Amino acid sequence: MPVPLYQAKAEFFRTLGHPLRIRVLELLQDGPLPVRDLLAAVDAEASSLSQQLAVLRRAGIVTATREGATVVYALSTPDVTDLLISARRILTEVLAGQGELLAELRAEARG
Amino acid sequence: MPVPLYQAKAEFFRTLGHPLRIRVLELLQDGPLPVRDLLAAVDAEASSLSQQLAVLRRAGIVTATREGATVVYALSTPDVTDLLISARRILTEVLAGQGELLAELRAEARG
DNA sequence: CTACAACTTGAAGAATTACGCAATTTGCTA
DNA sequence: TAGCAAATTGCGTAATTCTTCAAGTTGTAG
Repeated sequence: MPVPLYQAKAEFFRTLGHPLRIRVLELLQDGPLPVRDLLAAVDAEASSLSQQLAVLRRAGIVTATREGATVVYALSTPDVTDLLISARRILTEVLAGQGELLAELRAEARG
Repeated sequence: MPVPLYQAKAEFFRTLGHPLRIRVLELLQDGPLPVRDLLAAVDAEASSLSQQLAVLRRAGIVTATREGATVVYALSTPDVTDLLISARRILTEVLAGQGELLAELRAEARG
């Protein structure tokens, strides 16, 4: 596999690697939303949100369309949902594994 | 949804956001491998690989077990494969979309 | 117990990325 | 056309992350 492809994949994942960006993608799973609604949902400054939206836009993960004074964002593909589901599954297992470890450590301390 | 959960999700994705780490995960999809084999496959210094392996280990995405003088790495869950497949699908669509855009730009230039 | 191989860890400088504030752009409306 | 609302952009500073090289473990073989 050509090296630049790893680069592209890595950049793609980095693009998702921000709490606000994740939050936005989750909100957009249920359909397009204007920035105004996103802003109301995310507890962040308008400029911060706008910057993170720009990151997602440049990566091609979301699209922005102007409708009068407002800008509406949407997922550029519904496949994002599958990705987030996979991620949640892995995270669940990993955290469960750490929970087990924690339990073991506690047992050890009592032993 | 609690804020720290977004944090956890974002960190998870950031963990994947490195070419070498992606490469390693792809290699491990076919089964556990000793560092030696990973090193032979990835074109990087031993210390670089080791550092990136440590990142994956700390995140709980891979496990390391010592077998004599060698250390064998494995995916901590096979679900990683699903995630990589989802990612590839999205990346394909996004790049195809950009390809279309590129085609349009070219057509425009000729128009 | 010396020496070598397989890995890992530490640390410093370079490069990226994030955050908050101010300044702009764009569209609508009085 | 003045003014306001909705978004975006620019920029300086702080925080992370990367990269490379040197040093340190751990295991095994002579």
